Amino acid sequence: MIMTAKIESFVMHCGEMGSRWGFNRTVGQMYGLLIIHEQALSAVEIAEALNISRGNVSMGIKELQSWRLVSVHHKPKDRKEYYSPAGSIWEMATRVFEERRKREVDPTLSLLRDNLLDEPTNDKEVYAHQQMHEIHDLLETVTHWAGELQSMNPDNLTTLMKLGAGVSKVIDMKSKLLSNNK
Amino acid sequence: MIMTAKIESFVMHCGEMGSRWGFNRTVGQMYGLLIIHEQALSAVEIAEALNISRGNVSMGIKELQSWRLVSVHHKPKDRKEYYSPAGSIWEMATRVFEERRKREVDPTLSLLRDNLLDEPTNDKEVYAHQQMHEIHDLLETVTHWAGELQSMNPDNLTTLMKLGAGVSKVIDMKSKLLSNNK
DNA sequence: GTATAGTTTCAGAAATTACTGAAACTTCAG
DNA sequence: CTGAAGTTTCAGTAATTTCTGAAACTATAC
Repeated sequence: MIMTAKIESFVMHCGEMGSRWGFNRTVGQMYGLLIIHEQALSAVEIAEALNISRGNVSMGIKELQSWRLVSVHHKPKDRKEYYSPAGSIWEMATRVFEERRKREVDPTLSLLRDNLLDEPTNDKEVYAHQQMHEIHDLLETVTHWAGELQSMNPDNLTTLMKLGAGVSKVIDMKSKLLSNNK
Repeated sequence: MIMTAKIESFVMHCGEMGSRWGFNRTVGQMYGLLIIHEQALSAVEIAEALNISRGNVSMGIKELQSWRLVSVHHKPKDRKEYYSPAGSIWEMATRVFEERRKREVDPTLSLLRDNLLDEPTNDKEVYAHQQMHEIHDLLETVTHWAGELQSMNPDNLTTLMKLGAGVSKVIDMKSKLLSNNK
């Protein structure tokens, strides 16, 4: 048997949270199971561990692949496919983050850009235009920043996070140094 | 009539995105409508603009209130309640962010903390323990950092975002300064 | 080729989630 | 107190999403 009580509680929790994280219950459970289980698992093993149909596993794997969250392995002398989580815990977090940005923010940014192209024609639209503009700029800034953070090397990123609010002191320091150079 | 074509496209988009942002279609539309419309709207006006039932509006308003995203107004000589978005665009973003953290991350952190309390009893659990530990630490760090960013004053935050990846240079600079002091 | 071991697909069923509208409730003015 | 103007609730229904399982497909060994 694959699951002990504690492992099961984690896997079921992933299921309950699944929909909040952007996928559905079974996909959440599947991913939880893969993360918590050291050995890669075959589709049949997943189906048995979670009591779901073989077809459902297949669809779930496809979904996880679209998030770039699983990798596939083969064992010698065995035709089955074995699945395990793709990358480290850290990578998994950045991938979920990035994919969610694509799904949750990018479409909105593109709608806003389109809508902002033509000029407002009456009072209501002037206000609407203004609001959309503000949302657009905010999303752009945040998206851009998120991208840059992701491109930093993980060590610096960790330093930055550990620094926390202290970062504002560093910024102050920087602006003082710069103004001295004038 | 409340909506022009362009406003409608924005409102309907908010509806389609609603479920990805953490609420359902109608709640998304309602919030979009409130954001884009300068004057506060009554429940009946919302119901008519979106072609939904009065009861649905009431439930939607409750949902938006649980996210701290609407505020209620009264007009003199009028018993109706009028609704408008709570706070600036910036505040709305931080609220959605914060509420989502509460719903998406906090429950997991608490499950992990509980599970990590008792020691693993076999090989499978040793590995599971390790993984949960890693996820726990990552979520803690990120949550903590997000909290600190939110507590920074908006100007510094903007500077920080504009700085983007350039922040790693500032960090380098800081560590050089510190090591010179040794 | 054909038998075998596996994966994928997808129509229909099951489960979940959202919506309506009528009834219950609340508040206030007279 | 009564009635009018409003809000909320919730049982039942509608819409959407997810899941199953059988059939179709693919790849490999012999």
